[in-house]
Amino acid sequence: MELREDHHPTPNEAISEQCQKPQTPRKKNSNNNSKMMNNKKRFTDDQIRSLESVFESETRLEPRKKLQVAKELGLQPRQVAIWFQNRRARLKSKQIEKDFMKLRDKYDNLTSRFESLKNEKQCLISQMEKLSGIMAETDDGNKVSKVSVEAEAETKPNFRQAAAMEDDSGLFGLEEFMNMDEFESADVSDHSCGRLQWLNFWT
DNA sequence: ACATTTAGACTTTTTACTTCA
DNA sequence: TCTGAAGTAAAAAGTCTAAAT
Repeated sequence: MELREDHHPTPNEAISEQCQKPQTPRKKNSNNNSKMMNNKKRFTDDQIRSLESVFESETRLEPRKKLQVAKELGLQPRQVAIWFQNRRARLKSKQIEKDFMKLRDKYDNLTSRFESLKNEKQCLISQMEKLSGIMAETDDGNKVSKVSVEAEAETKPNFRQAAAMEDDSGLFGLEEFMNMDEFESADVSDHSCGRLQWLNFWT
């Protein structure tokens, strides 16, 4: 609960508000409430416009302002108070709905981006395997450099492991969603560290 | 005529504050 | 002076239902 903004009503103020309650307050689930409910009238457009305008500048009314607004609009202060309570509740639920939509869109975007990157990765793996094959054929055995042997030994199993892990992984869950930051911060264009570091990121 | 939605009014619960022993 | 229980009021949360769509 939020802090009181300003003021504590005097006992007289509190009593006066109590006195403005309808004479026969409806009990919950009471069947004998038709008389009270018959008095339920929608506010006029002008009243709503004025209330909205006040609400736009302040979502909570201090008692003095409440009395002033009530007088101006020909409503009971209690009606104004209730209208503000309901308006705050509606604002809150709208906000929750908006926040939910935003998060859902973000999630959907990231999911589709992840899928396309996954496809791209698969293409790169195929290309790498082809290239490795070509390199193995062109090397006549004696001229195999130490580097290429190490590279092949290091990359090939990792590619396969990665592909296998992915096949098993199933749904794209929250953990993957969270780990995407790690991917996003990886500098793909940095070739100075060699391709292995980049490729190993995936495995 | 009926179903659904909206909005005004209510009750209950929670919270912040005051008073007093 | 400090402290905790009791009392109080306002707001939030939840609900009901007349009126509008």
